[in-house]
Amino acid sequence: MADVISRADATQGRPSGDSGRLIAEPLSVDERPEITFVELLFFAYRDFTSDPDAVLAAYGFGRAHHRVVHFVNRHPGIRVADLLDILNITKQSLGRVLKQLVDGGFIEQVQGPQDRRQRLLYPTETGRALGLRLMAPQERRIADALEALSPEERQGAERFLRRVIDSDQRDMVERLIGS
Amino acid sequence: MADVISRADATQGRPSGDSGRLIAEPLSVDERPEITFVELLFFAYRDFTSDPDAVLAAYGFGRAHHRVVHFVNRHPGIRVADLLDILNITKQSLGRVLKQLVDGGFIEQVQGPQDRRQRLLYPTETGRALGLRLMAPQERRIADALEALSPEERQGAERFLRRVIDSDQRDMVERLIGS
DNA sequence: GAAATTACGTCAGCCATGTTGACATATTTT
DNA sequence: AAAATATGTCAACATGGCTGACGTAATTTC
Repeated sequence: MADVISRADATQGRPSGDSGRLIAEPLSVDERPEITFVELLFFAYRDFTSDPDAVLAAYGFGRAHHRVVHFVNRHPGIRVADLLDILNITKQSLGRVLKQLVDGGFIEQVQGPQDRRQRLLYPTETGRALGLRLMAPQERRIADALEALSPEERQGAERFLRRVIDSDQRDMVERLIGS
Repeated sequence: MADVISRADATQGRPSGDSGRLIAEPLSVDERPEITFVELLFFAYRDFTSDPDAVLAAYGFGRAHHRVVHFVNRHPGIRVADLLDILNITKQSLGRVLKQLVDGGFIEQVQGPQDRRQRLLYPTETGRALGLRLMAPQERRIADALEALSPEERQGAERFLRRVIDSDQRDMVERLIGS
């Protein structure tokens, strides 16, 4: 358990099975250096998203609720269609969690003043508080990670993440985050 | 659609509802600079994981299969318990997808030579090919993202991701990836 | 002013993938 | 011989994606 991968077993040549159909050679970082980042992204995101889970569980919510609460707090008055665009999910998926958030008093829908078909989404005070509470551990984690980095290294982290995003989505992200 | 957030609606002061229970003030990056990284991680990971989905769909597989195939390729002969540890999922969840991968001829289980209770996992040639095919677009994406960065910026990206990982998991990750 | 389009909601049902808890089996360790 | 370990399995359940179809109100277009 402590070792996670016991090298003795993991690199022990040909398995005793039968033919040559099995492969004992590991994919190596030496040959494919990008694997490092592939796996770091996996582990970093896994831990990063685990932060809010405990908080969410107390409310009976999941990660989907978190995402909705987050972006409504970031963009009060956002239209449903725009939220769908950001989250890349379907109306039905959003509808379920949104209903729970509205019922629970975290988000309210306001009829659009110009276009009355729209239901603009606003956080309530409770919803804002929840959003902050969910983000707090993530902010701390990010701040701790950045702390040890030089300014140019920080810039590298940010530029890297921006360029991992689909090129045709970067403008939208830039507009959402600011750049 | 093009604008995603229409500023006109999004920042239009107090919603016309009723009391002061609704909040129109956006959470801002100026006050909370870590939000930039919180959201960049979200979008980057979203797009990063979308790469292999098309390939997976052709096999009727999901992301869970991808993760298993990846780590078995990276560590041929890995024990089931170690894989569970890496993926942070339960035996039952792994069991389902592993069975499909074994039935489909992508992974084989070999009885441990020292400890015959163990079922060491190896990729078949087909499984190795699938692993490479799934990782290819991700490698390209990473390589493209790194290309524009200075050596120190690249180091910043890597150090940042390493430090986002739970501190008590960093040793394990280091052992898995090498550092 | 009628017709088309848009924004949103909803119903029904399906699927993938995570969970818990309990239990079985073979093997190794004590 | 007994205890601990590695793995598998069964049943049941929850979350959160999805599709497709349909309805309604409001707006835009012709």
